[in-house]
Amino acid sequence: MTKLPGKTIERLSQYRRSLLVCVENGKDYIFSHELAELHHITPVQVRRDLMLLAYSSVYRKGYPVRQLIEAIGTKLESPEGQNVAIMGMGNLGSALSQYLASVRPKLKVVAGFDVDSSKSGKIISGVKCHALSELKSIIDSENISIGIMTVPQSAAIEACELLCKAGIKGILNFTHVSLTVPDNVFLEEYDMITSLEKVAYFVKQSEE
Amino acid sequence: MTKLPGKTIERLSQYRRSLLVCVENGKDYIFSHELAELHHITPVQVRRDLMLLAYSSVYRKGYPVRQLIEAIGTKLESPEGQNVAIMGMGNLGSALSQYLASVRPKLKVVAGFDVDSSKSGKIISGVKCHALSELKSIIDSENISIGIMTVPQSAAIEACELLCKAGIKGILNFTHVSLTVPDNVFLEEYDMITSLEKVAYFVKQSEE
DNA sequence: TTAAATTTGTGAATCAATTCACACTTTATT
DNA sequence: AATAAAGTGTGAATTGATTCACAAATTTAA
Repeated sequence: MTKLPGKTIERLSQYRRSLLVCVENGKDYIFSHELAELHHITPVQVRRDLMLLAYSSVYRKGYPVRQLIEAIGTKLESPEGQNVAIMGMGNLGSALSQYLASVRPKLKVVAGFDVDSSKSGKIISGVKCHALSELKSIIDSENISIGIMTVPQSAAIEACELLCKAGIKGILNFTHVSLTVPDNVFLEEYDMITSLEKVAYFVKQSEE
Repeated sequence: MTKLPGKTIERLSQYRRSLLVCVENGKDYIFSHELAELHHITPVQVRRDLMLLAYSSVYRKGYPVRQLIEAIGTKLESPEGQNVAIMGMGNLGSALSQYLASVRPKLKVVAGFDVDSSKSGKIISGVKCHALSELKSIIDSENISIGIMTVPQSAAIEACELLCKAGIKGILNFTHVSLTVPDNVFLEEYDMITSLEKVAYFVKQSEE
């Protein structure tokens, strides 16, 4: 299967969320320009992305919503699902567990880890919390392939190394520390402060 | 002043964080290839970005760290600072307040808002919380130009409209709802689930 | 059943971001 | 000094993402 560009993957994921809302509202078909408007992009962009799914619409009626959701799912997800661990069960980790629990059946948060050993054994936001010492064995036994880093800066590098050593395949890093991982681990970094500074910059610009 | 591309702004923000760490470690000069390595990009990319700052290095010694931090700050921030409001003081809102309080003196979180009126008047993660009915008056009196959306989906659209009507200039949206704002409001959207699905996709790919 | 109106899919063109390649400056070395 | 080594700054080339422009398909209307 050919590898889609990251940008396209991101948009497909977002289209899917909109499409799920369509289903709730009983909307069966959607035009490229409708989907485009929802996401503030051009209809051509939408069609280009859907082209890569090798998915064809019924002419003049738009894309059948359910089938499109299905097609996106096939591209994005593996049929068996993937298991996720959250490193750092503070506010951010808890927020993420809650979001994820609700709507992504193929991405299951099956374990949380925290240095604070008083959290061990407790269930926080629906996720069972463990001590770091158990990491390796739980990653193995629960078949966890993805780790989300929501620990404080000071703990970031160590937590990342633990994950890599435990054989994780992908890491999503919300820490403000730029991590380094082996080649066989996929790393996605996102920094909220950077986003906020970007907004601040463009607001400043618009005021000049 | 010329408008820099968003991508460059993001990287400058990240460089600055690394540079602040350098200062802590007593490092006075840094080469483009060092900064590049920290961020997993090429040295040319770093130099291109710094070029846009119209900032020149001392040959053969690298860039003077403190002056560079200064130069980036001048581009990114307005000298008077900018005030920020957080919409939705749940786990995510709290996490953000904490992060921001610590390290960005020019971006001050001065108010939080929540539908849950029992939070009104309380201080959560260092931020005073208010009822939504007070929004307009506080945005004005506190001179708030940026809003961060961390409310649940159901409340997103309404909260966004309130912000826009109150005259906000920029919005950072962590909601899973794609928002629509007037032309004069800068909108940055970030969806954590999308990022996670991206990681999941590339992990799946690497396993085939 | 013909013509007009929509909407899709896509080659080609454009625009944006990144990398290449190299001239230039400085420092270190002989 | 002259030569080598290390870094920077940047025009030109490349790569990647988006948009343009339009043919083909389908529905609606006359």
